[in-house]
Amino acid sequence: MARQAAAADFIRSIIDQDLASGMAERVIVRFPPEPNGFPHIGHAKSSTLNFGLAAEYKGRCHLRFDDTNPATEDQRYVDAIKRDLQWMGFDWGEHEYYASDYFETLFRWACKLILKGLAYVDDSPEEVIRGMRGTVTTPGKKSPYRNRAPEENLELFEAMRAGAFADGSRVLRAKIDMAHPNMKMRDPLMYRIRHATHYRQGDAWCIYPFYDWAHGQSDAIEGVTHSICTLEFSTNRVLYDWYLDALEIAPRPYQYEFARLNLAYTITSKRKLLHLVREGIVDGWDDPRMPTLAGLRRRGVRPQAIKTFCNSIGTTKVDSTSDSGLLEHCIRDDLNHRAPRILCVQDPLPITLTNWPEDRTEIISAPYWPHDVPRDGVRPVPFSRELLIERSDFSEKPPKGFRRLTPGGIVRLRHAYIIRCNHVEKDETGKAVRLHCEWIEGTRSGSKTTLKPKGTIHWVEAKQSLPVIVRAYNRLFNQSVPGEEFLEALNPSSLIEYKDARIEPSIADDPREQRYQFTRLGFYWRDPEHINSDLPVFICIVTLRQAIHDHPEPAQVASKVEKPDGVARPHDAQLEHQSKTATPAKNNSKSKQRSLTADEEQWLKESGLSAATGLAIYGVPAASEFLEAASEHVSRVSVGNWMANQLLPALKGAPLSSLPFGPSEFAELVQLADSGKASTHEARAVLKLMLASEGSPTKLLAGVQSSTVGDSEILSDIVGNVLSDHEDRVDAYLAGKTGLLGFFVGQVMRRTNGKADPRQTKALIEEELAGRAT
RNA sequence: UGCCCUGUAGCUCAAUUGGCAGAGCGCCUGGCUCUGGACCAGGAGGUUCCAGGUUCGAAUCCUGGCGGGGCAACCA
Repeated sequence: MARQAAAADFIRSIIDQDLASGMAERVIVRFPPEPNGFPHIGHAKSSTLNFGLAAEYKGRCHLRFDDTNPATEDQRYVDAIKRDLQWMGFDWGEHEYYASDYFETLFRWACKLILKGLAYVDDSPEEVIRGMRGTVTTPGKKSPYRNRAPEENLELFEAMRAGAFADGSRVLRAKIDMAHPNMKMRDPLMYRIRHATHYRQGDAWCIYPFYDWAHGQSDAIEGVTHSICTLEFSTNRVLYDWYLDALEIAPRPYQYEFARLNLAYTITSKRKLLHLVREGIVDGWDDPRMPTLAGLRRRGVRPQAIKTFCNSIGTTKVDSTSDSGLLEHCIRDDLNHRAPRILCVQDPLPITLTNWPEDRTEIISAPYWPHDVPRDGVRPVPFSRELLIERSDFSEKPPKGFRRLTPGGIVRLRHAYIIRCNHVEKDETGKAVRLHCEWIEGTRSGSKTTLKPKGTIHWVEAKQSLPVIVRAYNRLFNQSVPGEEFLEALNPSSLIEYKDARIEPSIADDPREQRYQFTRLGFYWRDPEHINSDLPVFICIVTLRQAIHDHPEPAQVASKVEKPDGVARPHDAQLEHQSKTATPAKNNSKSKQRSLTADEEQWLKESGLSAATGLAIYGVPAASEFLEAASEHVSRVSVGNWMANQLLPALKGAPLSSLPFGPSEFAELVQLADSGKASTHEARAVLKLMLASEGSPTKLLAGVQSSTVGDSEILSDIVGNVLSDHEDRVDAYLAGKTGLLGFFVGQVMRRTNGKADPRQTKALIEEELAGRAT
């Protein structure tokens, strides 16, 4: 199912092409986490993509730990990553790899580049190297060590490995181009000296490769075909290619980039998440508010919901921020048919049924599932004189549309009776402490009654219900995109604890990892971290959509909240408007045209071409000569248009001199189009043929036209067929939707494989439709 | 200010490669219902970033402009 949802995104299209062209025989991808933190929902997107690709194309996905930095990496994170990926249901078989296992190969390959004169040891201090790199707009400067002899470089590099030098005293750099417009190509660093203990390699190494040097080569070692990473690495791709080319590795992997996941009102930066953990702002990596997979798992989210979410947001190159509401929808959808409904009151308000006998307890057999979930099962629920209802289900002064209990009003108790509230008992502050209600006989669930309460509320029996703690969560941040000052955006009431909650007694016999829907509230389960506590602790996995019982945020923090009145219930986590589509200065946009140089202006004037056409031609080598030569017998404007819009784009940057034809043949083609001897469509087809082979335009046109539907009787047959096949649209057209004309023309073009003359077709259709109008 | 990526409904994405601009989520209305859920039916919501050009026809091709993101770690 989810597979089908994952339609052909740009990556799948590339893979399809590569498979079809034989560029790749099979699909080998990899998921390459660095073991320096816990995986989060963003890693879920990436791993769902990669492991999904492997499954769809019957290839494989390697798990490779990108562990080239001994300072931050740890076995603990390796374990966490493996555990979480397994939980997600991903299987990498025996293909578990570590970049650190490739250190020896990488070293050898680096020596190879040194001997080819493509890498050198630089003795410059860190700051000097940085200073000489230049800026994005200014070129860098060459290091004085840049031209060391390969033999000397090799000797030094081996000494680096042997531990002869101090940390930071030397680096190995690739020798590329210090003036390259892409800064990643300005003699990038390949190795640094770090006398540090690596969590896997111990003290075997004191030089460590950088990402760019390690990654592509690791891909190559593993035979990866498609190396899929996130957008921020797109500038690294040129370097990725350079290393592989320099090493002359074949067949080699190729890198493709997609947009990482951003989720509104949360963060997916390992650095920032680590900060929350270290500072104790959250209760560890698996705090249920964390976007980590460990946090989601503890929260009670099932991996299938995460996968559905990841597939439904798609894979593109557009940097976007997903609405957390979509994730929540996937979680609800996943749980709806698998979580039995039970009753739990989070914030109890006692009620007494004054007309119910004190010693009478009725055991109600209540179904676990609502009518629309085709599952069976019931549990006993005690009902007596003393009950508890949700405090927010009662209102003395009900707002408009309130469908719950009010003084004098009636309401249905879920699975039980209709009651009426007769009296409100209050404390000295005016707060309701107990409702005196009457039970209405004969209104038990399932029995016929003429009473029509406006709503149904949940409840529990006062004495037999079980005390529990319920923890509910609001979003961790108050800003949709927390940014660098994320600590200031923290939501002070992201955790709401209900200490006096009461739950129906049936749960005592249930498995502790059972997930429930608390009727009218949301989906819940027991916190796995407190699974054996005497007082059960329940976690809210996700609220119901438009749940009435939001988890309130204390009033005193309201002023700190972005939208003071906005109770942050997860489902209204709509993004506030982002000025993303803003295109200002709409009205006076005419003045926005680029100012032309004097030369350009002069040329444009002389050529008589429009600016758009002229600028496409101006500056292309030999183009204006070509234009002049071709314009001898045809209108210059026509030639210009054909050049700018058809010829030059088809050339894709190749020089005009590479054309198999000259200006006069081109002029002949333009002439055919101008004179009407060839339709635009035909002329384009001729151009295509001219680019691919020899032959005069007129001759080629004859070939094209021989298969043209020139016969007007045949054409009107086809027109008739199209119209009768789309009667509904004909009606719509006649009703005024004249834009449909293009659709009809298109249909005819399609049926004739583009061989009908569009003008003639259009005229025929209009004529035909005019006939039908009367 | 250089290079790379990128602009389609409130959000996330489609659009058979130039031929009716659609889906899911969200929102609204109605139906059903003993959950303000789910489900069913319907609806609103678009200058396809803007301006030109080519074309019978442009979200799609061409030119120019504007907006958003990334790149100057001995991080990945």
